[in-house]
Amino acid sequence: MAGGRVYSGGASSSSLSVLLQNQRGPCASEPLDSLFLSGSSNSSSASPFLGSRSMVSFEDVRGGNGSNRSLFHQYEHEDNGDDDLDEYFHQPGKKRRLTVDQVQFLEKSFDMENKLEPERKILLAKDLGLQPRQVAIWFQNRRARWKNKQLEKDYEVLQANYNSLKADCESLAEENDKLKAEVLVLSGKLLHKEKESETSELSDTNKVSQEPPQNPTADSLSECEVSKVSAVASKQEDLSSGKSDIFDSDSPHYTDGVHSSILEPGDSSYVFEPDQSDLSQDEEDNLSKSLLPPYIFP
DNA sequence: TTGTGTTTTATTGCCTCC
DNA sequence: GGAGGCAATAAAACACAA
Repeated sequence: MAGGRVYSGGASSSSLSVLLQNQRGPCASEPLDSLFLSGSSNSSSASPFLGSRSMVSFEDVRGGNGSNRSLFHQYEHEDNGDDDLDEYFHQPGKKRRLTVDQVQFLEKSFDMENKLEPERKILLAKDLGLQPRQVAIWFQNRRARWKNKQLEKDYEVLQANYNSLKADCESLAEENDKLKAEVLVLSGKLLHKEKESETSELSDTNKVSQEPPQNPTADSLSECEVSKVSAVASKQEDLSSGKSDIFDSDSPHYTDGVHSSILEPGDSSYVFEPDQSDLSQDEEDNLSKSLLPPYIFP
């Protein structure tokens, strides 16, 4: 139905006359600000309906500095301005842009309340010399623009959060690599010591074995170290085998020390005990037995 | 001047609410 | 069922570089 619309409203000659009479001096550089004060003396703003706080008279808006030569202004300054204006506003099938002042007026009204009650719509339309439907359409489009802006802001916030999480994740991966290397070194040491003790045992059995039994690892890693290595190894294996839920958005429960370090302290699942394995002793034992070489737990 | 991208005004169709 | 809101879209108006 494009083009079928007839702008019967437009800016009437009478309203334009009022507009011209309301030309103000340069001091009114912010002409709209005063219009939304409760003490506004214009007639329309005294309307008793609910939305009147954001309803002001467009007549007062015309007090601007004239720097924005809108179409309104252009037509105003012509000798036969009213005729041309009527002609302009009544061109069927032609879209006409709202004047700067009209838009400012609508913007102020929108800032006050972005929803448009019927009474407010009528009064706005009357004051602006527009069709009520035009005012409604303007508010509708304005709400759409506002929503887009909000979406952009939300997107920026989400992106910042994502970047922060990504940085956390990368540092954790780095730490993970270091721990893996450490496990390798310690495992190698264990293996070496174990072999040493085995060879010494073999040589001892060849001799007379009447002496009391010695702890084979007395001068090597302590039992505590062994259990630490096994726990770390099992955790490493757990992470590298795809059990990690860092990237698993469907897994909301982060209960191990590594994962919970990126959670908010206020989170109920925020548990961080660096000196304790997050696994139960049974799980730890099972994992360690299954993942570590048999010589650790003969 | 013209081609092109952006913004603004307006329409259409669908949905929800009373 | 009608009114109003919203998303998608069309199209006019505008801005601007080449």
